[in-house]
Amino acid sequence: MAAEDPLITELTDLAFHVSGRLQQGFNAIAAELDLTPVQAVALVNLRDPAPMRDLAGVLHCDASNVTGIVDGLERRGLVTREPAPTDRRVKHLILTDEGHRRRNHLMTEANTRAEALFNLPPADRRHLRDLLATIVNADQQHS
Amino acid sequence: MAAEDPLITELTDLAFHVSGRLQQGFNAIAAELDLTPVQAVALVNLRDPAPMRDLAGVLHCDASNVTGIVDGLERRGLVTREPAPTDRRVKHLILTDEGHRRRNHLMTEANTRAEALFNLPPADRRHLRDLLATIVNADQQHS
DNA sequence: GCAGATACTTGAGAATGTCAACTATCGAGA
DNA sequence: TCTCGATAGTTGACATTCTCAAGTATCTGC
Repeated sequence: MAAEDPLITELTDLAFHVSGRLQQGFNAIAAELDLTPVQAVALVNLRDPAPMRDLAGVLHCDASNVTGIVDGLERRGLVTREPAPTDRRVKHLILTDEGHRRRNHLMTEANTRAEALFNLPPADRRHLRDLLATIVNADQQHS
Repeated sequence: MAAEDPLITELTDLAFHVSGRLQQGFNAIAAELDLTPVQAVALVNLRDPAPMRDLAGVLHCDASNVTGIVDGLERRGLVTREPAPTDRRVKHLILTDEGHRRRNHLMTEANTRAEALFNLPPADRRHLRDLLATIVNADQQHS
């Protein structure tokens, strides 16, 4: 069993720190908009007329979980469920005007916070992107 | 309100992808060892004779939460609570032999998986570390 | 038209987290 | 010394997020 590589440990800690800070910022914006974290994630990842099942796919969770999340968004008047004309089992999720507003607010605010966090010279930002993309692409090959 | 910077969005997505994969691997190892994810995090972040309050600090959570987590670890025979001699309010957490074993297993397995994920030439690994460290250090200055 | 697959909902229950209230103990100052 | 405010830990109530199993409605292929 190989001794632990301190560089790997360091990279792991740094990766968690960065993503933790991003998440923390996102959750704070969500709370300002009277959304639970998961509701906010769902709102951002919603493509306008899309079946609930698609959202379950994006969120990597069970369909029954999506029912509850969408209940919350519907209760707040941000989305509506519309039966799909082509398949009556399917319900399409449609953003209301207020839903679009909060979604835009969430995305622009999250972008502002992320920009402050990734506070590097443009060349370093691109280099960081390339290094992370290499890792992610190799990882997706494997899966 | 500035239009969104696609590079920032990309960096955000990549950071979540990497940390998500790390977490997923860690949780899988925890499950093999009959530990919930949070119990495993607690086990790894335990410094051997330390008050429960310290663990709450490391985990960034309420003290009442730590009570339940430690209950689980104690039930599994991995830690014991020992009253601190200097301050009878305090209980020190002590790892049992089995606690040490699972802790080591967790850390080495997590390191192995992380090493496979951060599959880059050594120079790139160090460069990635430096870029992330710059971000994290600047962030900690601000807080 | 029937059998099996699919979309969504419901209900039970686990894991994680917060907050408020309580007990026990500590430390500092009148 | 005694008392008051702070601190460590626990408990109980509750919110959030998640999974699984079961049920309903609908679709598709034979």
